[in-house]
Amino acid sequence: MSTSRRVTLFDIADALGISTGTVHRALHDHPGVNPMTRMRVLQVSKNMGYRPNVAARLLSQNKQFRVSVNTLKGTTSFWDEVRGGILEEAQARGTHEADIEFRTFPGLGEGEEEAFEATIAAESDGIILFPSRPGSMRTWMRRASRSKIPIVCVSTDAPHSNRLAAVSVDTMASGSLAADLMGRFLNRRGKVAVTLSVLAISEHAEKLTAFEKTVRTLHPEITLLDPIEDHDVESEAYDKCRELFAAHPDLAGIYVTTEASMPVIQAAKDAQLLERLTIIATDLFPALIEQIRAGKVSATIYQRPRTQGRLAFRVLQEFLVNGRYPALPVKLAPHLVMAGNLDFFLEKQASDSSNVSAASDLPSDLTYNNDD
Amino acid sequence: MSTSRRVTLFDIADALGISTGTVHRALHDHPGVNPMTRMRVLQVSKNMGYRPNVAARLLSQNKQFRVSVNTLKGTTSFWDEVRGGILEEAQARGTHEADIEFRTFPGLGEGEEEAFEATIAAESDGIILFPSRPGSMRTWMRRASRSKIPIVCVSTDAPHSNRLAAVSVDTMASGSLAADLMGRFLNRRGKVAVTLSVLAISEHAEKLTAFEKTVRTLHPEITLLDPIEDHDVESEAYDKCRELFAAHPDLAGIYVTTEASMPVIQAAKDAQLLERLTIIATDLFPALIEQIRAGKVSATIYQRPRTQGRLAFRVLQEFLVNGRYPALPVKLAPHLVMAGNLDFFLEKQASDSSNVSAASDLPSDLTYNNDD
DNA sequence: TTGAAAGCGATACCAG
DNA sequence: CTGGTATCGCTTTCAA
Repeated sequence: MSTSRRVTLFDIADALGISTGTVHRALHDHPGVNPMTRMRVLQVSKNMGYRPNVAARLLSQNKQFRVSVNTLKGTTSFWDEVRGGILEEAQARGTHEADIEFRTFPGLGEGEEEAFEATIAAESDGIILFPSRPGSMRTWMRRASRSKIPIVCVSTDAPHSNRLAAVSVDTMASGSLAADLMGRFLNRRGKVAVTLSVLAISEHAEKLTAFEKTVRTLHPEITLLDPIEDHDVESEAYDKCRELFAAHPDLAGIYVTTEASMPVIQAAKDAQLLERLTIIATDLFPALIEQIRAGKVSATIYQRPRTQGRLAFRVLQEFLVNGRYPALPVKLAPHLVMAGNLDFFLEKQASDSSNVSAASDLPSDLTYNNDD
Repeated sequence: MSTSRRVTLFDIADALGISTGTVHRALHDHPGVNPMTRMRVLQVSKNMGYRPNVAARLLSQNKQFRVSVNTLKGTTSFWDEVRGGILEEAQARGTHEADIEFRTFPGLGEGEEEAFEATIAAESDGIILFPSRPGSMRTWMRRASRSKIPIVCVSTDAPHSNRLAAVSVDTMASGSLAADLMGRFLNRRGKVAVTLSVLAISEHAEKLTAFEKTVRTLHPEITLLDPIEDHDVESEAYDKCRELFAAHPDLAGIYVTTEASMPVIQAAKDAQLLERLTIIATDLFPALIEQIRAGKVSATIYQRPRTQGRLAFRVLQEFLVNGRYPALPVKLAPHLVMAGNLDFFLEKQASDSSNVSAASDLPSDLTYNNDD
C-alpha cells in the first residue's frame, strides 16, 4: 500500500484499453471525446487515484513566459523589496523561467498608463502591477483582460477591473492591530488621529474602518478624530498635521496607515509634540528605523513587501502554467516591529535578500529561500 | 537578447563537440571525466549562461521519497498544524511526491526513541522530527547521520546532532517583542516574571535572554524575577505560579514562553490576580482564544506552526532532490495576536487550512496556497 | 574517459 | 472520435 508506483496516464489508458491521447483529452475537457468514454476515463482515473506528474507536464509544455512588472520607481525600499521578491520566486520556481520585464513609473499616476501601454505593445503573457490610481487604470485593465492577459495587483487592489488576483497585506488585521496597540499604549484614553492617502483607495479605507471599529469596541474611552487625507503629497501631510496639532494640542496618538510617516514625525517635532505623541507607523525604511530606535515611533506595521512580490509571482505563474485561479484575494498577515525586535528583524531581512544574488552561480539552479 | 531559447545540455555539448553525457558528468562532478574537458565544460556552460531545466531533471530522476514525520501526538493544535503544513507543502510541490509516514509519540521523551527506531527500520529517506529531549536524541540522531539520513528539526533544534536543518520561530525576536510590549503595557514599571519549560532547551533560554535583555535596555524600571521552570508539567506550572503569586502579590506581568499558559491563567485566577495581571502568552488554541477575547490575556506570540511544517518539508525536499543545503537554521518571524486582530487572524487561518482537503479532487494536482 | 541511447510522463499533432 | 508518435531536457546505463 505504500511502495506502489505512481499511477500514470498510461495506466489509465491500459486499464480501459484505449490510448493515452484519449485519456488526456478526456481529463482536460478537450473537444472531440465521446461523452461515454469521457465518463469512464474520469471514473477510472478517480478510482486509481490518478495525479498528474507535474514535472512531465512542465517539460512537455515547455513554454516560456514574458511577464511585465509595473511598479513605482524605487525611491522607497518598498518597491525594491517587492521586485526582489518577484525575482526570487521566479528563480525558486526554476522551471518555466519567465522573462521578467520591469517597467517603473515615477509617481502616483505619473507614467502609469504609458507603462501599461508599453506592456501591451510588448505582448506580455502576464502583468504584475501596482495600480496607483485604481480608478483610472480600471478601463485599461479591462481592455487587457479582454485580450486575455492576466493581471495581478500588488499592494493595492483595483476592484471591478477583472484582475486575476490581488496580493496585499491584510488591511483589516493591520488596522485593528494598530488600534488595539494604540489603546494599550495610551492606557485606553486620549485623542487619536489617523492619516491615510485617500479614502477612495479601499485598502486605506479598510485600515481606517478596522481601526475605528476596534478602538470603539475595545477602547471606548479613546476619542477618534476625523481622518487626514494627504493624497500622497508630503507637504500636504505635513501641513495638515500641523493644523491638526494646533487644533488638538492634547493629541495623544496618531496612526499613519501609509509609508508617509516622516512628514508626520517632522510636523510633530516642529510642533514640540513628538515626545509625548504615540506614533504607530506603516512599513520600514532607513529614516523610520532611526525613529523607532530613538523611541519616537512606538511601532510599525510591516507589510512584507518581499513576500507580497513572491506571492504575486507565484499566483501569476500558477495561472499561466496550470490555469489555476487563486482562491481569494491574497491577504498577508502584517508583522509588528518595535524597538525591541527591530534588530532581529533587520538581521533576518538582510539574510533573506542576500541569498538571491548568489543564485546566478554555476549549475546551482534553485536557491533556497524561506518564507519570510 | 530576450527571445532566445534557453540553453540546454545539448547546446553545450554541441558547442564543444562532445556528448551530453559528458557534459552532465562534468557539471555534476561525477567521476571519470578528463579534468581538461571538465574545465572546458564548466567554462562554456558559464559563458552560455546554462541553467538546468528542473522539470526535466525531476522527470528523469523520477525518484520517490519516504519521509517520516515524528512529532508529539496532537493534543494541542500546534502539532496538528505542523503536520498540516508538511502535507500541504508536499502536495504543492507535487513532483516527487513523497510517502509521508507520520509517527507520533505521546509525551515529551515518551516513545520518542521508539518512534525513531521504527523510522530507521522503515528505511526512510528523510526525517522531520521534534526533538522533545534534544539531549537524549543526540546520539540517535548522530547514528542516523552516519547512515546518511537527513534530519530536519521542527520547532526545537538539537544542537551538535548533525541534523541537516532546524526550522523554528525566531526566538530572539519573540522574546524581545514580548519584552517591549510588556514594558509598554505596564507603563514601563512593575514586577515581571517569565515561565518556560526548561532552561536546557536553547530555544527557551534564548527567549528568556532576549526578554531580559530587552527589558533591561528599553524598560529599565521594570523588575525581573527569576524564571520559572515548569518542565512541561501542568501541575508544576500551576503550583509554582501560586507560590510566585503568594510571594509577589504585586506582580504586574508574566510572559509565558511556552504553550502552557492555561495553568498560569488558572493560578492567577485562583489567586485573585487575573484582573490586574498583564499576560503575554505563546501560540494559539481554543482555550487561549477565549482568554484573549475576554481580555485576560493581552497578547500572544504566534509561532506559525503551519509555516514551520511547510518550511521543514521544503528544506528536506530541496536536499533530497537537489542536494542543496539550507543556508542557516531557518527562523520565522512570529505573529502577534491580540484581541484587536484575533478575529481576522482566525479567519485567515481557517481559509488556509481549508483548501488542503479539497486538493484530492480530479486532475487538480497542485493546490494554491499562500505563505502564511 | 567518452559516446550513444533508452527512458521519465504528459502534450500535441497528424492520420485514420 | 480515436490511436500512434515525436517531443521536451536531463539522467543513467551500457558499450566502446
